[in-house]
Amino acid sequence: MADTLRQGSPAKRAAIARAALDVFVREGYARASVDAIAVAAGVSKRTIYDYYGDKERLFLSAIRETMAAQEAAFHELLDRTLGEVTDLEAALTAFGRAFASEMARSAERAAVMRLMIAEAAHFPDLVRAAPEDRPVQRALADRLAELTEQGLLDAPDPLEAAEFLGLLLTGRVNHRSWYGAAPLDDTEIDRLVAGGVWVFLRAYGR
Amino acid sequence: MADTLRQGSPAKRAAIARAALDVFVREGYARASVDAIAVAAGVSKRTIYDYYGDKERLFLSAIRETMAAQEAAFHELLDRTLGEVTDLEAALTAFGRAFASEMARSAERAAVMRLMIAEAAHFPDLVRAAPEDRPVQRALADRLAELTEQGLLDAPDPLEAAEFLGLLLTGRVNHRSWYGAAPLDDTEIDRLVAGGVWVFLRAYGR
DNA sequence: GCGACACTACACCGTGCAGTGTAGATACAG
DNA sequence: CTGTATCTACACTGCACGGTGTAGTGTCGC
Repeated sequence: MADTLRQGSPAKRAAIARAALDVFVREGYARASVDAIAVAAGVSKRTIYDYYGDKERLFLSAIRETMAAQEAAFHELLDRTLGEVTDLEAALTAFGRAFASEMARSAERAAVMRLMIAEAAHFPDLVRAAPEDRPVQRALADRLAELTEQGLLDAPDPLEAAEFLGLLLTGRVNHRSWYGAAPLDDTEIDRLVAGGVWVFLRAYGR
Repeated sequence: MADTLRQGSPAKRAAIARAALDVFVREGYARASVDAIAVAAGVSKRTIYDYYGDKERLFLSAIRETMAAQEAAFHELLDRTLGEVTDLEAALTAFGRAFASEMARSAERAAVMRLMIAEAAHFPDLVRAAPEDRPVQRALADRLAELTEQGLLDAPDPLEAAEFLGLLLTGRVNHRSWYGAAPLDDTEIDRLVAGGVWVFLRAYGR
């Protein structure tokens, strides 16, 4: 009779969301069954409904929680590879390599993108939130602005430059791997990243 | 009892494929029902099964037939906008604008991409065929090679340059519009294309 | 010990859908 | 006229899945 959701434990809630994301990513929204998610989470189906109410809210929660985690990981990556730069090309290559191989292999990031693209038309609010983009690209843009001030770069519009950098580094990787559905090997990724860095530096280098 | 498919008329076969593509693009593979396709095609469900055997083969046929048509349209576009070039930037902008707005608005091309990305993991042979890419990019590369010979461009690796050009022109459009799920308006598209042309010319211009 | 909560196991309902079987209508070739 | 192919309308099967209801078990705090 309770029409409110269960409080429950954060750990179990996270375990369900985690399992849900795995299954959704593997199967797509429509094919994914709540029973399969329950098994993957080691939890009864009833518990899932007590926690999340219905499949749709489960889906949205799983996506949103993952996006938040990925955003944190991105900031960490940004600091690590573009924190203090002496050799710009090497730094961008390191950044791109880490970024792109996370994209093309861990399946995590690219797969979530793939899932969101697939379901964009059916979950408009997911698109409207425009996650993944703004805060992440803003942080990268700030970094590029600093590099411009240091005289290492010539990016008068850092936000646009950040957009292009992201595109140049991951665009071909995502395209070729079908957003992680057909994984690439490391040497291929390196080659694609190096090309992207080259184009970026021609466009925005000093 | 006939375990062979029906011969039938090419027109009706095409009408079914057309309706199927519309419904698949709108709903995604799993959500799309054969009944809905039958209604959209103005045909009985039984006829669809007589023509195509099952949902999977219908899906693959619909995609493949569309890809072929799109490839032809692309070649036509290429000739029209990059046939004889005097002002390189203007020509690339015209090409990009036509290409990208077809992408972001007609829903046709981008939507098929979206559908393929969504289903890539479930239809491996669709991915393996790697359509959309090779012949189209090859044609663009040939054109860029000619422009290089004319001294208008500096693209020693025309195939890679073609890949980047496609990426720079359509990448941001596709990303922002979620492959057509959230259409963009014309001024936005123009802006994105112009930026892409600018980067491309910085990288590959004389 | 007792009540409140968390959770499982399981049966159950309704529905939507892929795919089949078939009877009958139309049309066309010989 | 007769056989063959195309097509529709429609009924029907089997199944998978979203979601619910419930009885029973374990676990706390008091």
